[in-house]
Amino acid sequence: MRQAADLSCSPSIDAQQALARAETLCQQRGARLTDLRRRVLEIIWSSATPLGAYTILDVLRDDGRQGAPPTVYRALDFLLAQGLIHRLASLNVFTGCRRPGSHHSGQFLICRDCGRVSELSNPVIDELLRAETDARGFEVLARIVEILGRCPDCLKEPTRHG
Amino acid sequence: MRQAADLSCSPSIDAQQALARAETLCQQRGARLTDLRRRVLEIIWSSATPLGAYTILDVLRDDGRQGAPPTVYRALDFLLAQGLIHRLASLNVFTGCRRPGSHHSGQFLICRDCGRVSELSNPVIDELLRAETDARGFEVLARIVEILGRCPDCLKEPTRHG
DNA sequence: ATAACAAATGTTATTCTATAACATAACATC
DNA sequence: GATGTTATGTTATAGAATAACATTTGTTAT
Ligand SMILES: [Zn+2]
Ligand SMILES: [Zn+2]
Ligand SMILES: [Zn+2]
Ligand SMILES: [Zn+2]
Repeated sequence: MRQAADLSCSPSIDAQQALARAETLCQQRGARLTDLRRRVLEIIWSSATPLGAYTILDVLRDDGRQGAPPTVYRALDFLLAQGLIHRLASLNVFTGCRRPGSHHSGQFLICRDCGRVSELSNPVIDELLRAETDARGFEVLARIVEILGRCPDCLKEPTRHG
Repeated sequence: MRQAADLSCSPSIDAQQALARAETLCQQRGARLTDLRRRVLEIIWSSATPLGAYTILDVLRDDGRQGAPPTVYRALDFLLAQGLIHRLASLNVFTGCRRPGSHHSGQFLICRDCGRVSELSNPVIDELLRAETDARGFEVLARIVEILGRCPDCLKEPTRHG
């Protein structure tokens, strides 16, 4: 059984802002934020935790829309290319970018217990990684920084995993 | 077709050292480095680039050994638990740890062109990530730092990917 | 308008990655 | 050697991603 995503009926304030922001950015770039792509972005933002591609697909089907895996993966590819979402490689899930507009790799704190994700943007970390790669003559194309652990909220509760 | 791993007939010097090191560590810990587990570790070290689980399975079958996915995944789980290998989440592959003995998450430079991987161990990066998580009251369980790009050797050659 | 072209989506099938569940074998301890 | 534990064998399935091709939609030029 797939994860039960916490999908509210209407997008949160953040989601509305993110969608508006996406509209603006795509318009500026001449990129087409189609109905499908916008809806996928909305689904992602409507969830408190990152979603897998097949969970998104389930929601699209609940919408009454036709669809198969390529449908959602193509939309995700577009959103990734536009820097509107990030993919978390350690979980195979997708989350909305809190700082779209400037393409970046992102740094993520992922809570093992509640699944929520915080996106960091620590330039010192970027700088340090750059120094390390520069010293080795390594050309960077993408950076993946994902930290798995337990968030402050979940630390307050009795541990669920030993 | 699966990737053609560069598997030499005999393990390289590094592989021999790694296997000897693994023997010692497991003996000290009372962990059982069985034939299967040792062979999987050897297969991983015998490749110039990280291997996927199913590539390892193919080699096991070439050995004449019976096996199915759980066979190799269980061996990989053991080797991961012992800190003898790392999993690269961005590629779903496994690579030998260059510094076993001290369990760590590792930091990796992955070449897009030749597939080879360098394992860093920059304590400043660890320290910086710790400071960031401490400031947020986030308890760290695992860190994933993977940098995708092009290694110095491949930069010398004409680019293959534009 | 409409023909021609490009971009986006629909559709079917397949590949790759990983685990669940249960059976058997090997190993250790008493 | 009986018992309990650990490791492996085996079958089936779940989960993630892409290939290949058809159709639709949008854009541009005539
Ligand atoms: Zn971001
Ligand atoms: Zn939490
Ligand atoms: Zn290591
Ligand atoms: Zn290279």
